[in-house]
Amino acid sequence: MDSIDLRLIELLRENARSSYAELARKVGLSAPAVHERVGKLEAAGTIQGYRAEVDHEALGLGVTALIGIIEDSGADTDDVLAALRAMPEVESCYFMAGVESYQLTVRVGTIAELEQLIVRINRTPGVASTRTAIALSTKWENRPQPHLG
Amino acid sequence: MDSIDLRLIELLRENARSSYAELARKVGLSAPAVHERVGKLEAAGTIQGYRAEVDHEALGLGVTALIGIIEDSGADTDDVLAALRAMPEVESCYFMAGVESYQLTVRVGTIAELEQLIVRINRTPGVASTRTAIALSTKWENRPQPHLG
DNA sequence: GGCGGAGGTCGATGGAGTCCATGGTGAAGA
DNA sequence: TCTTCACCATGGACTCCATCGACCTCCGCC
Repeated sequence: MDSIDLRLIELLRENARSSYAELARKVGLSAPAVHERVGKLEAAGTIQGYRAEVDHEALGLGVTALIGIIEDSGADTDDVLAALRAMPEVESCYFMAGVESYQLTVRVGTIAELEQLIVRINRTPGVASTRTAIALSTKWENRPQPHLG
Repeated sequence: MDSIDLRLIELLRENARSSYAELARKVGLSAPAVHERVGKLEAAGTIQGYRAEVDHEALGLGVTALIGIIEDSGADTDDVLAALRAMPEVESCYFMAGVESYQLTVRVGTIAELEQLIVRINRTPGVASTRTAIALSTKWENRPQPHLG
């Protein structure tokens, strides 16, 4: 993990579809060298995958909300997590410090669907209560953080 | 925007580095046809970009936190936004319904850096107060939502 | 000094990306 | 019903890329 690796990661965070040849030109190595470095970063888990960023609104998922979850005192955390994972609307899930054990980012098409989702989460065994905040607009998301080193 | 477009988007959300030939095989079209469809999805803004997903911990950004911001009554929203955008640690920013105008996802290396970041945000003109919750662990993030149609 | 390994370049080749001409299909209008 | 038009898939051709093997270089270590 040297500065060239960091540069490659930065380039791939900006455009994951860059060709190896293009990456090679930008970091000043040959294409096979870049290929091997990227392969090792993937194998090490430093690069976990490559995702297309989409306009959720254009795909009918225009409603974004953040949901905090307070667990029952006797809740089985694994069961709650499994139930949440089974809901495709739940895009991200963090286990938090504080009263609310989980913080979710969810995406649905309509407010009615959001209501149904909240009801479903509240009905999940182990969930004591939820707190939902609706995003009126997304200023930016998943902005790649430039490397300082 | 038909079912093949949706399938292409789904495939690219799973692996943005798939070759056009591979995509073509999976959707049952020729590579040039896929190339043109993807190009149009990009031009229309439906596909906004391609990002490598990284292990933030491996890159020295192991601390994730969610920060809610309450604005001053007389705050200039654009100024606040510009100040937040200038902070590279702020990965995502939503404009919210509710008391807290903004909800941020931030990533830093250490708790000390988080503290400094919070101080900096609180000092920003227009920001009345903040509320920070630290993520102890990330269960999952940016999970691509399968298309139902 | 000699050895071994990590990681680089170079060259070759098979396959992918991409442009273009062609032909088929579906909708709108006479 | 027939025509026309627009759109899109196909298949071929050409360029460029991905990827493999061979060899080279630099270091650290015996």
